[in-house]
Amino acid sequence: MRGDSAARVTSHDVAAEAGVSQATVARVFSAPDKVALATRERVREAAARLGYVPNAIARSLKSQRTDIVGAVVPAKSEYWQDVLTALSRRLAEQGKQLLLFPFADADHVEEALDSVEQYRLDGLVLASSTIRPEHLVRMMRRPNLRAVAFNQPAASGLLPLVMVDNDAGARDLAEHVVAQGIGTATFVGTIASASTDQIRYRGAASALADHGIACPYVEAGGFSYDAGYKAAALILDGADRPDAVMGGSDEVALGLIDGLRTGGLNVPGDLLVTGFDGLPQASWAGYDLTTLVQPIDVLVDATLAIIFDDARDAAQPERIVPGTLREGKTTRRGNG
Amino acid sequence: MRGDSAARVTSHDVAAEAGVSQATVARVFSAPDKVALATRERVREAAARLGYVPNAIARSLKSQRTDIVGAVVPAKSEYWQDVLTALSRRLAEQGKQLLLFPFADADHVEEALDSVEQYRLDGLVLASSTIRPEHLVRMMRRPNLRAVAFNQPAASGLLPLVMVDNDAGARDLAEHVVAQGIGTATFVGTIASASTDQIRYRGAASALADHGIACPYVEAGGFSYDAGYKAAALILDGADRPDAVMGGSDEVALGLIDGLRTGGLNVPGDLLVTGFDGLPQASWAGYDLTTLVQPIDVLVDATLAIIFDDARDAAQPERIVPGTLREGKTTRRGNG
DNA sequence: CTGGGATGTGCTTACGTATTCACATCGAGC
DNA sequence: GCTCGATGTGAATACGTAAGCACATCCCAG
Repeated sequence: MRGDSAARVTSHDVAAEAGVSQATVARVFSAPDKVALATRERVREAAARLGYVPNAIARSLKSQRTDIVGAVVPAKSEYWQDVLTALSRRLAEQGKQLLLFPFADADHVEEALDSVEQYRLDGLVLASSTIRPEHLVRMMRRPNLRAVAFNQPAASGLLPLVMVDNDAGARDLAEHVVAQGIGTATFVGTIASASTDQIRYRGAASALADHGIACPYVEAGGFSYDAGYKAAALILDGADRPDAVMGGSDEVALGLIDGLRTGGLNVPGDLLVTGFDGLPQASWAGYDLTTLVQPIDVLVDATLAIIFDDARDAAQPERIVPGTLREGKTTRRGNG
Repeated sequence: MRGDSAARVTSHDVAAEAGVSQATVARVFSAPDKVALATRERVREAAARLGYVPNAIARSLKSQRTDIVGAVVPAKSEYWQDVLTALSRRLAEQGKQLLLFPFADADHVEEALDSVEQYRLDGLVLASSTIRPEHLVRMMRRPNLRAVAFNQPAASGLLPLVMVDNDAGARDLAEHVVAQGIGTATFVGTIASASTDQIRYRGAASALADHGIACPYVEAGGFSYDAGYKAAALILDGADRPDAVMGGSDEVALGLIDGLRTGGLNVPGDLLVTGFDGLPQASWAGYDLTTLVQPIDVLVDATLAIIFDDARDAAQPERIVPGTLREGKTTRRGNG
């Protein structure tokens, strides 16, 4: 009778031990107010004695709710790590869990979606720009499943969408470097596969154009530090060196900085650099990158609100949240 | 009859549509070989027509297996992000999922364990040194749940354990800096709360002692970049500056480097620095840290082997895997 | 032509819980 | 003393699937 029984203990066992019915045991754990205090305590004691733990699987089957939210995100990205951390923390506060579907390439995304459907998740955070529209539509059709696109402007119109104001942020950064007195600038990103980079580039180019400054684009071919590092060579080899380089993301920008420095340039002495995202690493003293900090907690809260708010709001909400410019020393021309 | 029916579709519905029994539908999706080819195709077509997706919740209830592994890991750690990435990739290859339980403080760990029990996970990767032993014991008792301690030497004897050879790695690093001709060294870590740091410190100190070099210890008070950055001040303010500083982890070491450089020192010119873990960031050109690279894929495979290998091996296996020294420029005295 | 293994399918039950319905009990109001 | 509403509990059922068992069919060896 000691609590270490290895066998599986069910609510029936607890009911027998406490001398009540299974229904009462279930109520003690899901709606305690409906059970008399004395009974409740007797059941609780019996449960503790037997080592009973409610079975969430069975509960989900009955209640049609799993209390689990899935997240389909790129496997190797510093930015998404931060988002996931914030997301799972918030979910934990609500007694919910996060099921992770990281993907390396597009094939795996669709496998992940299969799993999402099978597990009957309550919600889904989609961060892949490589999901084909027909799969998105399939997701939308699942009963009890609310899918939200997170920082995926391409999903606009297909899915509820939450994202940072990429356009305004890029403009802010552009205005900032212009204020430092630059005459030429280059944008390094991955507009082929990242719809965020498209918006960021357009925003920056437009703001620079307002000041009569052209903004050529250099393709990094990826989102990683390495991609940025390699792209630095293109800047170094280029005919005329720009006064400023704007990275499509912090991760790329950090690679750019190291690449440029390795190539003998001084950042910010010879060249200003900006990023986008507000990664922790961007604040590291070795870089102290000027960047646009995304309010990740706000974005996450907005996402969960869409997933869980009973009010199934009108059609496809789109929440665009402003970011904050963080000025680091990579755009401070003084101490070159 | 089009596939976009929003209602929930079960194997019964598919059975009716295909003119077979529910059992046959179930077999088509779980053991296709047991169904005649013609029948199989008819069922598959019917399923596609109705938009049927097997319900993993119901399957888990019946089969007593969720195909989900949980991971209890610190929320804000670069190292664990890498581990999780590797872990979830491997799991995905086997058609299994990763349920994440990140924690910030000790309280949340126990909440997470409650969830683990409720969801009847197949396995659990434990990376918290702050879990109380009685909870570990509780976990061990769960039927169908295999818990593994990952790089948590403190769990030795309580749980199956997988970890890198911290002692040998620390000795390798110590020997390496000795070979660079140093005369004094300091270790910066967090031995109060990290049992890995204890082993690393002892290993390094012991190897240095073999060469007649003492190794004072400086408490960083945390595992983060910030902790390392602040600890650098203690080195800078210290009476006699060591020739080398060994960080308990890469993250701390990177903070140390930036802190020391901000304080006016040249790394490696004035001072050598080593880390431990082999983070991607440690390889960034701005740092190029000498460190001990953990073979994360090997560790992850060993962990999953313990969780899923039917052969319930003798009691508590302990797998200690060697790491690899990566020599970066932070210990290359030449180009100070 | 018959016996018997192989193959394919259906019937039935069990997994563990939440919830509806019915019923018993109790206290209060006339 | 009787009715009525409120409260607490039990019996029964449904959630959707997997799998044991029984049974029908078929093919081939004898």
